[in-house]
Amino acid sequence: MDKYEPKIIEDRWYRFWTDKGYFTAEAESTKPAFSIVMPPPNVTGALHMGHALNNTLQDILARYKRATGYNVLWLPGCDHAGIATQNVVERELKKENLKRTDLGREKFLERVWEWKDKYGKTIMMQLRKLGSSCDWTRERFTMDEGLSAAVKEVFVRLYDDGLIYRGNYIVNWCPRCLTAISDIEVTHKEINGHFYHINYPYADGSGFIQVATTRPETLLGDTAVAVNPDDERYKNIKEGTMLVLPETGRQIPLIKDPYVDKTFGTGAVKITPAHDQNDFEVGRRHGLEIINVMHENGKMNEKAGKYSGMDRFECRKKIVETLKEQGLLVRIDDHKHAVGHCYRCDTIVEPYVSAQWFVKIKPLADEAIKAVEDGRVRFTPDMWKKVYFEWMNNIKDWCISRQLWWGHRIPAWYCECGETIVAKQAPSKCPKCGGTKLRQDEDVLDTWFSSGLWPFSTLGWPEKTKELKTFYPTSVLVTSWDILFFWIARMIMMGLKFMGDVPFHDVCINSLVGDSEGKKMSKSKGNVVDPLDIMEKFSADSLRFTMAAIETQSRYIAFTEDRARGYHSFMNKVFNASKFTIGNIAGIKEVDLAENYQKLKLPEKWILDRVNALGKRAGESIEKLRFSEPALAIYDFFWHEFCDWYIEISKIELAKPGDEEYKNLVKNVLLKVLKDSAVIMHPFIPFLTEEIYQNLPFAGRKESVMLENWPEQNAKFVAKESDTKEMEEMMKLIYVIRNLRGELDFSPADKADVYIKMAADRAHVPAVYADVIKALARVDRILTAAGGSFILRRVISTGSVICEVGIDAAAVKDIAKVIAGKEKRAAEIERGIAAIDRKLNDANFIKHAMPKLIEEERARIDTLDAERRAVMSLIEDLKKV
RNA sequence: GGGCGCUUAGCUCAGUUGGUUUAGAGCAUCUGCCUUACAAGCAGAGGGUCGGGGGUUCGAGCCCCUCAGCGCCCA
Repeated sequence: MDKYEPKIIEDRWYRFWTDKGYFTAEAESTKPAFSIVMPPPNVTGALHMGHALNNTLQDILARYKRATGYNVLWLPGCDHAGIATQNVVERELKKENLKRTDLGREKFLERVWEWKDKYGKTIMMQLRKLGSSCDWTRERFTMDEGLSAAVKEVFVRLYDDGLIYRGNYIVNWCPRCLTAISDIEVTHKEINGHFYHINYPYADGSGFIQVATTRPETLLGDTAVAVNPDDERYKNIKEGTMLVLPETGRQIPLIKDPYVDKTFGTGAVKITPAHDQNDFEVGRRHGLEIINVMHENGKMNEKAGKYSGMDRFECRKKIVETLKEQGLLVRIDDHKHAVGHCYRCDTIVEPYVSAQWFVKIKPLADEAIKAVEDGRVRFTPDMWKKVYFEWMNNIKDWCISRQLWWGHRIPAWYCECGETIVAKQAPSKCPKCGGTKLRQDEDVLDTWFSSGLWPFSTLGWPEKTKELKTFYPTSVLVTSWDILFFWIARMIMMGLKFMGDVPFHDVCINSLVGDSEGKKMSKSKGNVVDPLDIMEKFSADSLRFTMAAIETQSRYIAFTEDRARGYHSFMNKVFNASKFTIGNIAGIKEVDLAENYQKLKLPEKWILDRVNALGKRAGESIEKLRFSEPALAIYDFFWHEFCDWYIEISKIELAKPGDEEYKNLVKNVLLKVLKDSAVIMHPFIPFLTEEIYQNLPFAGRKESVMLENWPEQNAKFVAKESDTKEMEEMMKLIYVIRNLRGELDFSPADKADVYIKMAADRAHVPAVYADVIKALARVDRILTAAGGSFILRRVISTGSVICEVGIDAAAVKDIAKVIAGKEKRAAEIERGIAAIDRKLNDANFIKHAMPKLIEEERARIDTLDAERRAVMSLIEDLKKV
């Protein structure tokens, strides 16, 4: 160990762990099971900050659970990401001037598989770099044979149960991706559009009815105009009155439907069942004709007459011009409204009538709601269950067919006779007519349909595997809230339906990683931070520790390189402290510290108590799925307790001549503290802690820190309260001397003579800890009498003055500055005393507050009062100098 | 329109069931130090009327109401 060089360390240990098979779960074990399925990244993906965060958290849980005696399965894998992957490959083809249709389905799929094999592993390699301890022997892909079988099984069973149906409905259609998408794949954005007011003439020539629309191009597909039946303005116009549809000359009826909002616009709306969700419903109620005026690519079709072949937005412009010429356009208002966009490619979605497959979701949702209500599935933070309920209670049927080639092909066949056969295997003949001319449905399933099965399909379902028995339900799902509906909700529904049990007990919702301002990272904004860059610049351990430290359960967390740099410094600190420790415990003779506990002095007892407490605290926090809490506790302990205090004290002890036995005890303490720290820190910073562990000189060392048990809570190492207090008092004494030095402008280079007078019951302290005080407070001599120019300060602990400290002020440069500082302090104390006085003089407080609290307040006021007297006399002293 | 959040130091955020006077941390800032594990460091310091207002309570950053601003989700 020389200098902290993370690259060397990190490359070495990951290989070691995988070679040893430490990440491999046991299919059956006497140990309790702990399992996590990794949210499968897309095969198109590269590691981004979200993955870095998400996988760091999962790895912390996995490593912590291994250390606490669990048989841990962390199952990794990829998602085929239908639309995204198909898009990428189509773009590749475009470079060769080819379209997927040029290749045909089979050839095209070969290309996608090639692509998947080539690039699909990228992110998995990057996860290794991050240190992820997932069980690579059980890696899965949503289109693996087994998982595909699960998809078919689920489809067929849902169909047989009447929970899957096919029909002509209006769906969200992406004219660029050329496929239907589900409701939640549509993102609504506020758009500054227009409200076009158009006159539709009555067929009898008696005038016009004015309708308003944001999409005039769809009028070509209008099959009615609707008003509210209660609308006084249209009371005299009979339902069924015919109107002439502009541009087409078609006659359409006026209908009355309560769906129409009287207060909005003119109260009359054009009805286009083929191109509007609401109009579709109205059309069904009134038996209206559905006229589709567009091709699937968003261009107008032959039904659009002279506009045929025109893009829908081009058509809008042209039709408005024409209406204007014809005098039918009344006016155009500016109008802000929400417009649906494809969440994948941002194209404006077209409501489009087509034959699609749907999941009848309500019966599944009802069970899934119950599972969260009764606590079988818990959310952390708990708040997310509200969002879950909100969506689940208003859920709509799920459109699962996609007009893509890449994905799980729908296991449905159509016979010439009109029969539909849904089966796991291709049927040889039609069970109804016996015909053999069967045609499989061309479409594939929504990717989330297969992702929804992930917690059990990856474990071998529908086969009854040992893994399924051991690891289902999984323990925790760690994922981010942006896929709460897409994925989490659907896994709960599917798990309950097919496994009869929830897919996981806990859902740990992690934040989304934003930029320094907390804004979402996106390529277009140019604020994307690449985790590989951060690992390159600092280390995987630094990145991991940063991720844990900033994960505070808010929606977005801000990532800044400064923060990572800060934790990189911590890695350096950990390395160097370990280097010091390991270098100084050479020649150690191992002893049982518990047996020798009575021989230990205060600092040794104190640090053993602190590391003991850290193990408990960090463990409890991790159990509660909190991550910044244990990370910060670790940071604080290691740096500010172990390094700042104990290592410094141990130096003094080890440098003392003689008493080899005690030195050896100190070495044992250093070893134990460093070893326990390494085990506790290991889930967060696995590489560095393994490096440290491997260099620790002790007999019982295991092959890897990964095989160590989480430090046992040993009651023998819990310090007596009086011991802790004495240690804290000594630290306070040193702190006061340092503080006084600072105030008096003593250079750290100058050693001061310090006067110390302890209270009678602590008279032993200056002598016993003289060398500690001298070293840590940079003191030359400890005097027992103060001269006239000494500036005195009382050290107060739990309400009483335990000692008086003084430094000779003869050499102080700027007395006035020091006095001003003290006067400020005095004023602060006055305020504090006044505040407590108010409390203690309040009869109500005395009456209601817990007696213990009143006592504490009294003690506090005594403390403050003593300090006030000390400060005042100090000011007097200073004025005399 | 319905719902869910957020607002604490210059910046990014902690603050667990309301109870430590003077509300914490990291970064940034200022002062002084190369004290042989670490200058990726050490020792100090300054900096906030906890978004505004009202209420409950002996006691509110925390609970309730209300207003303002910001963000997200759903329609």
